Order: sequence, then structure tokens, then C-alpha cells
Amino acid sequence: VYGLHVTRWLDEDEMRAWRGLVEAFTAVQARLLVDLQQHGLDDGDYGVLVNLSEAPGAAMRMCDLAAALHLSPSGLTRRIDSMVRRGLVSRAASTEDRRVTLAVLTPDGRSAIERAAPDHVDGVRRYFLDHLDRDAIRHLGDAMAAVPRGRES
Amino acid sequence: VYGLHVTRWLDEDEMRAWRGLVEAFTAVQARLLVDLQQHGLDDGDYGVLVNLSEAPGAAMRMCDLAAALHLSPSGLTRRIDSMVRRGLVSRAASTEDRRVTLAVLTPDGRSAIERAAPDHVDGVRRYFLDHLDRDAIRHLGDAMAAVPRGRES
DNA sequence: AAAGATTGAAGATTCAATCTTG
DNA sequence: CAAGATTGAATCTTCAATCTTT
Repeated sequence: VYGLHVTRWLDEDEMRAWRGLVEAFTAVQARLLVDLQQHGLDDGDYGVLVNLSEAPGAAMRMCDLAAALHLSPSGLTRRIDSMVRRGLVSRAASTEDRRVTLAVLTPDGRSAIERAAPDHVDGVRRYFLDHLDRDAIRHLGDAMAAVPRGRES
Repeated sequence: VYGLHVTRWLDEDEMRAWRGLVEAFTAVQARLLVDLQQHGLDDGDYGVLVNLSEAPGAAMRMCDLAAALHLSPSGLTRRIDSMVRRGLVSRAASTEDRRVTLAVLTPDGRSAIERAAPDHVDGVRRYFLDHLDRDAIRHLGDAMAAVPRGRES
């Protein structure tokens, strides 16, 4: 019969790796989120603050920021709306291209990321890295580098 | 100075492993979601269907299902509402404890999971496992098994 | 009083439509 | 017409409050 596709299910090693990855990653993310919330941030806020704090002039075009965060244009608009209300970010018009809006880190936003980042890194260690030895960390980095990111197969 | 905590930032290997994990996992999840949407499901629906299809009688208590999916009670209620509207699941009263509601897989729900699962497993292979060799898969399983899941440190 | 489940309201996300500028 | 950004409407998610049963 043409077009019949017999499914090759996951074997034991494969299932252990995939399910383990899903569960471990989900757990770590949840714990990191709890830590961020102690600082009044969520994971989306943190992504915005990290990107802005590393950008020249602590400013980025909305469209570039949306791409960096894998967010839709409107999704970023709403998130920046919220962060502007909370004083973490401000908007500025670009002098080069009058279509673009820049998202700019405010002093309060800078303080927030500088307070939250050490806790966050601590969390990445305590919830994740501390449980792996150096070899495992290197192997993991190698494995993840082999996984395609974008549209290519 | 007491209480002063000097942050130990991530070194190169650590950063590569952690950022790689975040980016690879996010990308794989996004591609799997696109596949599920071809079948009219999202990732949350899929989790419900997998759990119910593996449960005795294709039925589970709402509270147990919520725990299995790391969902809040109300979050599960809304999701089941949506799946009932679409005919994938039905509700039934428990005969043992009249506080509990059972979520039950319908024939349509059974069909949906049986159509979607092979594509999903294919996706896990094409987007993820196919890019790792057997050793990498085993090492990954070992590493993920070492990461704590719950509230313990 | 606690467990199981649901609901209302508030906040977030996405799609399509709109507006402005290049 | 395409790119950048925003808005409205619909959908989804979560919190607190509520209701029933144990």
C-alpha cells in the first residue's frame, strides 16, 4: 500500500532523553520564574531587559527586539506597554528611520536587571548546572549546538 | 563585608550549554507545535490526549490530570471546556467521590491522538533526535536524569 | 476545615486590519 | 507596495472567590 507510513516509536534511550529533557527543562524554567517574580519580573521582562542592557546605548529597535525574543510585533508592543507603565523601559523615536520606535532601558530598568541577574545566574547554577559535571556540560553544549534552530531541516 | 555576594557568572562552557539548551529546546517545541496545529491541536491538547489515552478506561480525575500536566485547577477546567466543545473529551461524574469530575476520552479524541501521535514522534526525530548519535542521546538522558524536578534543591 | 472543581475578572497573546514612512 | 509599529477583537491564562462534598 502506497503512502502507508509505519510509525517508528521511540526506543528506551530516546524516550529517556526526550522526556527527561522536557521535564527537566520545564522544572528549571518554573523555578527560575519564581526567582524572577521575587524581583517583580517575569521571564518575558527578563528577556527584554537582558537584550537592552547588552545593546549599544541600552536601546533597540522594536522590530529587532521582537526578532531576538521570538515575539510577534504586537506581542512586543503590549509587553513594552506594560514595562513602560512600570517605568522599566521608555520609548524613543529613531532619528534615522521615522518608522521605527526604539525601546530604551530606563535607570529603574537598569537597576532591576542588575538586581535580578545575579539571582537568576545563581538559579541556573543551583537548579541545573550544579547537578552536571564538566564533561556533561561540554557534551550538552555539543549536542545542543547540533540541533537546528530555524526553518531548515 | 558580611552578606555581600559576589556573583560567579557563567563561563564559556556553561553559557554554551545553558543558552544552547534554551534555544534548541525552544526551537524544537515551536516546530512540534506547528505540526500539531496541522491536526487542529496545540501542545496543551496533546498533553491531555496522551495522558487520557494511556489511563485505564481512558479517564482521569480532573485533579490528577492537572497535576500530571503541571496545570492549575482552573487552567485545566478551561482547557477541558474547550476540548469538550470540540468533541475530543467528555466529562463524567465519579461514582466513588462525588466531588470529583472525570475527564474521558471520546472516540473523536481517540482518533485525534492516533492521527497526531505518529507525526509528533516523527517531529521529535527530525527536529531533534536525528541530529544526535546514540552516545549523545544516552549522555543527554543521564544528564537530564540528574536535574531535580520538584521542590527539593 | 480541607479537597475537588468551577466561575468572574484581570492580564496576556495572537490575528487581522490600520496607519505612517521608506 | 513593503516595512515598522500599533490597535481591536477574540482567545487563553491565572488569581481569588465560591460551591459542593468529604
